[in-house]
Amino acid sequence: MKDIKHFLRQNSLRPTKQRVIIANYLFDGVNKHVTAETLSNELLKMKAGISLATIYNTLHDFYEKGLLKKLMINSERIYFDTNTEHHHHFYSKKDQKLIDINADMKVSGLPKPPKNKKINKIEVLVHLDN
Amino acid sequence: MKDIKHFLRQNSLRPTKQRVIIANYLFDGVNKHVTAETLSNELLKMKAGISLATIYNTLHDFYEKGLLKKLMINSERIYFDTNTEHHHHFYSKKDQKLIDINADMKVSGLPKPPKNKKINKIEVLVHLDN
DNA sequence: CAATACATTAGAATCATTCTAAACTGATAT
DNA sequence: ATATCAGTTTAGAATGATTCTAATGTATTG
Ligand SMILES: [Mn+2]
Ligand SMILES: [Mn+2]
Ligand SMILES: [Zn+2]
Ligand SMILES: [Zn+2]
Repeated sequence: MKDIKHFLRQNSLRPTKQRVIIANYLFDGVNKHVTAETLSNELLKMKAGISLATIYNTLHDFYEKGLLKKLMINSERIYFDTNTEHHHHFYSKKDQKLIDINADMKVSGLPKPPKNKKINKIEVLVHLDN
Repeated sequence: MKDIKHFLRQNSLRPTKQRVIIANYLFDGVNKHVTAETLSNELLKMKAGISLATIYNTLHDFYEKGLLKKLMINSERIYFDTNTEHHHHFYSKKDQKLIDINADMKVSGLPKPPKNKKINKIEVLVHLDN
């Protein structure tokens, strides 16, 4: 992402100092899975102290513009995923880490959804032992 | 479940008044997905006021004895499942409801897990639209 | 450089869940 | 049966992730 400010403006987001820093980190070309807390820690490492309130606001703003996906995997925190394509995950509970599965996986044997309900998306989560 | 007290004893759980009431409700032969809150509401309907602390304790006790499965689907609450067989789910976010998929589903195209990691289990969650 | 709409922030509030510690009860031994 | 005691229940406090509030700061536009 060369011009983050332009990128934010394209997505109807004012390029504030904090959003530029966060977007630069998140959209550096390497897909990431972050929580508010892990993002806060990364920002502190790079000497950018941004309040937790702003981190939450920004993650949700980016999510609302479709720049992040929200993953509900763990009942104790929300993960945001910079890979917005439909994909699946390996999940290590021990490491509290997600790994993208970009392979084209197929699920067979799926029964019909209940009456009046439509399938929105199918999510495969592969739990790892260690 | 005819003899709940015996069932609880078999699972090294003292058949206290509260556990008997909760076990009678949960293990009546109809599989259920409950949260502490939905269970509390059901118990109130049947005039059994059991403290939330006990409800949480009991759900975790049953979970530890393998009588319930824990489902981490939603970052805002924990679901407990009386169906302890390996199975998948339809999930309606709108209704906050889970529906068992007992069909024998297959996932193909799964890549190898990362080095030194073993696959524990594969969970398929089918999100419903409405 | 205003004016103003939008963004940031510290701190309070919220809410599911867990913890604490005191009162209670089921199991066991006399 | 009764006493004993480990295990259980409970109210209420504590915790921790997230959201809210409302005061202050800033990007944008003219
Ligand atoms: Mn993620
Ligand atoms: Mn719950
Ligand atoms: Zn991902
Ligand atoms: Zn189920």
